[in-house]
Amino acid sequence: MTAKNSRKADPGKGRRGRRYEEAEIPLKRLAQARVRLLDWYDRNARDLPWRRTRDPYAIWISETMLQQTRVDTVIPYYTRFLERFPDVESLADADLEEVYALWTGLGYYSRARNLHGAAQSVVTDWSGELPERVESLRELKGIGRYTAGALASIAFGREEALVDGNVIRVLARFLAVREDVGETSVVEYFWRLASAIVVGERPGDLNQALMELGATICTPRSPDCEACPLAKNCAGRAAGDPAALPLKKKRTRVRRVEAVAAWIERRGRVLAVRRPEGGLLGGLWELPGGELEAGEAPDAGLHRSLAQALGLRLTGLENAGEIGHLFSHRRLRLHVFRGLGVSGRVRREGFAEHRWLTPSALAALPHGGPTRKALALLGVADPESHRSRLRQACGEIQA
DNA sequence: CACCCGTGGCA
DNA sequence: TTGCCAAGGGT
Repeated sequence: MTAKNSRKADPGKGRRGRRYEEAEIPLKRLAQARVRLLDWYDRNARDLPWRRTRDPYAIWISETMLQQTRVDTVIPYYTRFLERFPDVESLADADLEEVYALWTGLGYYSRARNLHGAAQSVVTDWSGELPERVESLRELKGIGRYTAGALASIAFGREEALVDGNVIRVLARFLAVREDVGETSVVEYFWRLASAIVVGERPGDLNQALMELGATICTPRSPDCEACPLAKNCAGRAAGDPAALPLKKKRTRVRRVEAVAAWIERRGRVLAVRRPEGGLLGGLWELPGGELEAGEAPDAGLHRSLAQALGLRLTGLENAGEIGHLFSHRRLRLHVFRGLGVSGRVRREGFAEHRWLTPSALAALPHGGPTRKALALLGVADPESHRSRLRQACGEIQA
């Protein structure tokens, strides 16, 4: 399977079992691109501070700072850092607090902590010299797959691949790879592509050329194809929509929500409330409760929401456990309680309806997944699920 | 694998 | 204003 004939309209649809482990690598096209990339890089590479040195330590600092951080932001931090810590020994000997101080404002502060610890490892385990092999580099704190490849190729001239957002974008467009780059197997395919294209002279420059092109020409929103050395053979451009690549599944950021619900019983009847029409689980019945506010403890949240929505006051509370439920757009954690005593008369606000019901009548009402799970947790039979119970009784394993 | 980690720039 | 994105790594 080539990248060209693998195109399809949407990422992630269909062919779910088909992976890129068997995908072919278009060696000839990569070889052509390789030459053009190096030639372009020789004439267009930006003059960046870390390109003026061959010191692996300095390059290591730059690669660490450049993780998820733009060049323009990094430059002043890089300069200050190397002035204060010109070599690995000075960094290893420093107080972590001082390293943090030089990192302030740059973000991702674990990078500073890991760098400090890794510098000490380099001094003690490697006689103060960074190892050259990616396997050894990756044992150092803060050096992952990308950074190991970057150091091996850029600092040590080894034919090691690297894949970052730029590389994925450039190669996805050049080869018109229309697969969801959010999938692990697709990213692995890009690592194979990157491993193929890096073989040859000047692997470090080749890797930097890929990234430089992605950062300056083949940009995410508006690629400047007129200025691109790969434009002539770019499949994404030929298809007319290079800016649409790489494809990424809309990861509708599932917000995590915590909520509480309570089994409130009075004289043998249990309180059920109906959600307002429209909105999440609109019109369905559930146990009274509500969403927790930020940092709010579950029991406190339950007292608050019952007071607000129903005007009720619980005089006793027993934790029954919690259930999880995944909606398309949010991840719910529901803390379930048993109210041991309740006082007050229902003054309903925020719910469409309420009823005091026998447990079986409550279980028979239409309700959503979270309530179904909560009732199961409480040991209440759910007539709606008798079919699944039958299947379980027949020995079927539920996924 | 999903989530978290910081900040600044951009449309 | 909001969401996306940027030379990722750790858990």
